[in-house]
Amino acid sequence: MRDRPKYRQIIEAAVEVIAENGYHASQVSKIAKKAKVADGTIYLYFKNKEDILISVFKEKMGHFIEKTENAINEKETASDRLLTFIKMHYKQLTESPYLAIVTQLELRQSKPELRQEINKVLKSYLDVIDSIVSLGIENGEIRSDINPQLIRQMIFGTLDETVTTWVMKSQRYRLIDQVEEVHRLLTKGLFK
Amino acid sequence: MRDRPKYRQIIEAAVEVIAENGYHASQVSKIAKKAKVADGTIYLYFKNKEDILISVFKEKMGHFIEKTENAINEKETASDRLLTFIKMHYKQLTESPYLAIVTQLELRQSKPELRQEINKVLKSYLDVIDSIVSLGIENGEIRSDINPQLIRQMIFGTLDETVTTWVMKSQRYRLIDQVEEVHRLLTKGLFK
Amino acid sequence: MRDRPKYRQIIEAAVEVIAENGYHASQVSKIAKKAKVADGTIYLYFKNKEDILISVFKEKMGHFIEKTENAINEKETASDRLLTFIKMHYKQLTESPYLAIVTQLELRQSKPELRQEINKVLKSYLDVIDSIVSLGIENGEIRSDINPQLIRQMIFGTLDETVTTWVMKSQRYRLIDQVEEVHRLLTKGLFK
Amino acid sequence: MRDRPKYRQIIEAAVEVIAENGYHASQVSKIAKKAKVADGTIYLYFKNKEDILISVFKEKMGHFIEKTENAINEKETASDRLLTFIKMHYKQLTESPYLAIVTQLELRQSKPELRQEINKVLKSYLDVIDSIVSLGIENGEIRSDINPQLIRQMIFGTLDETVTTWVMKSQRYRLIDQVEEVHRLLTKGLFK
DNA sequence: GATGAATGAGAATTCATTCAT
DNA sequence: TATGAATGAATTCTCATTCAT
Repeated sequence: MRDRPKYRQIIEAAVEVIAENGYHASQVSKIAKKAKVADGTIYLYFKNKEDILISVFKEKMGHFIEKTENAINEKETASDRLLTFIKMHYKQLTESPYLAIVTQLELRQSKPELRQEINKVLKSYLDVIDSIVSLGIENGEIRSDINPQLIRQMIFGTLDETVTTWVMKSQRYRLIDQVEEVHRLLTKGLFK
Repeated sequence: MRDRPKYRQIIEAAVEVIAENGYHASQVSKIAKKAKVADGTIYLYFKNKEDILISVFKEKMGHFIEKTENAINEKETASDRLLTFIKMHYKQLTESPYLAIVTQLELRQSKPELRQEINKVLKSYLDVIDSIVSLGIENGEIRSDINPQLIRQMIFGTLDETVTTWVMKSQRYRLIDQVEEVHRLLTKGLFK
Repeated sequence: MRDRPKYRQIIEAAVEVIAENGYHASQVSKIAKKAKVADGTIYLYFKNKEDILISVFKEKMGHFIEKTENAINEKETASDRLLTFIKMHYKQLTESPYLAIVTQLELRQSKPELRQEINKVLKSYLDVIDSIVSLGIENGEIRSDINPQLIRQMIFGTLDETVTTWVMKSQRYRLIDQVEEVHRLLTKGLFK
Repeated sequence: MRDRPKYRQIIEAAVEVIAENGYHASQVSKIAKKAKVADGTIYLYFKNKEDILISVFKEKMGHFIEKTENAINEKETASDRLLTFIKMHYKQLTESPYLAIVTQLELRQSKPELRQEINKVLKSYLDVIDSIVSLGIENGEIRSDINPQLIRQMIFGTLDETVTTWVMKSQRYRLIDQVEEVHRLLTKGLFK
């Protein structure tokens, strides 16, 4: 299923159409047209319109997470892993500008069922951050006087906000240039 | 206009209805009903449905920002101001749980016109953070080897993510208890 | 509600459109057009398309039954009541040819919820027949060696079939001319 | 054609599926699945969906009528033939409960082309009744002061209504037990 | 100002039918 | 013959917005 050509076409078309128009303004017929399939064909591969969005996210984030994990596992220290994580986060979203728009804007919908599904996927990504934090605490790199959850929230929140700002500014600068600075900021804090 | 009773009723009803159902599932008629006015009356006070959302945000954020600014101005150092900022952010969202839901979830709309308006309002809030950062850099509290924009993004991103997590966990713990920890984390960083 | 003009218009339009096209081929928009209201207006008065059909039946059968009961109650004997019943049945369906088509053909749908509602209404009509049979058995006119339910089924089945035949033959003869003959047939049987 | 295995499979599957879901809710794909053939195969044997319904009826009623005629022809008098007719009608529908549902509910379709075809088949069945009535009139058993068509309508209408009632009551009693009573009722009438 | 009945554009989804394999 | 993936026409219903009262 996942590797049937029409499935791929629809997924790719959906990312683009949603990035361009927003989820609510993305008619199924528009996605079908861009994917060069008939409207009805969409429903052979997806339960309904929502399912398209969820599937897009699962598909894309799946790769995303996998690559990130692989890259991280090559590093020893929590510091290096965090640096790699930031790099991968920025790199991958830079390479898929449509995906960036979808994740930063479209997925923040609050329709409960939708959020739940999305959070499930997001969870695995947050788990990756948690693993870095755990490692850091164990080997003494990261301070242990702060709730690790909070640390993870700062890391993710910061990356997320920097990407959103970048998307909102029409991706006019290079995210990747900020890697070192963000890493320093997160690890050392904003105070001298 | 802003202080005519029906206007207030509609704004308050809108916050609740949107928090409960999400923006897209919040029919104008539902808001009218909760506000105890006729459907048509809404259109005497608001241009269209979008205008309701924007107005809600402007109204609420207006107060929000004003109070925050007042509280901050009583403090001398950037450190104290940041602490106060965090405290106010958590306090106010805790006091208006409906508003918290609306800001964390519903405002992540991607409809271009909508976002633009929302960002305008958000801008003044981010300006407050910027003013704290500027002060800190001037008086030497905050490191000057990092882009101040990035610092602001970390601060806002972290607060935003912690609130979103709290909203997603159905507000089952007290945000306010995290103030000190978050302040320490932001200022000193996650490394020992 | 029931006597608001638009409600009436829709009901009348529905009878005609359904009689002409059959229920499944009667698009809501077609009914709206004939009723000279907007499509959406239909939904202010009816829950959904099915509700239109049920309401048409309830409305029409309501009158139908009422008139029949009134006419019957003026007669003393079961024989006279039966004669009147046959007369009324034929007369009313003759006067509302559209209704005849709808009752004989369209209502024989088997969608469970639909049938259930229709049967509820039909029940009151069958009750009228039962009351005639009961009277006849009590006062000795009608034979008591046969299950009264069966008698009712014969009476209704016969009338129903004669009307269906008439509808199928495009109502080319006068139903009312058969009243006496049908009455004789039912009461005396087909044998000499 | 008629005796190719796939044809039979489809016919049998169709009867069941239509009885269970009603004609309109019986998707061709559902019938194909139950018949264990591909969707497209259906169209090698039937012109379209309507053709399935008509064919089901023709097939089933063909047997039905044939058996009924054979049974009747063994009897001498109109009375005996009528008794046999009633018996066969009830017996066969009791033995094929799915068919009973289809004939009593699903064939009451109003789509003109459909009805026309169905009526053609039904005609031969009604002809059987007519032949009984003719015989009865000829040999003096049946009264000649009543239009024979009307007699046939009473007979068929009564049987039809009794079967419909039985189907509607979920076939919870035995039709066959009513044979004698119905025969007496039809021949002698409801009056003493 | 206030009402709420009426409007009608708009969109997701279904499913009979086709046709390349 | 047989398959079943693909098609796309067709239709119900929703809901923001208007406007006569």
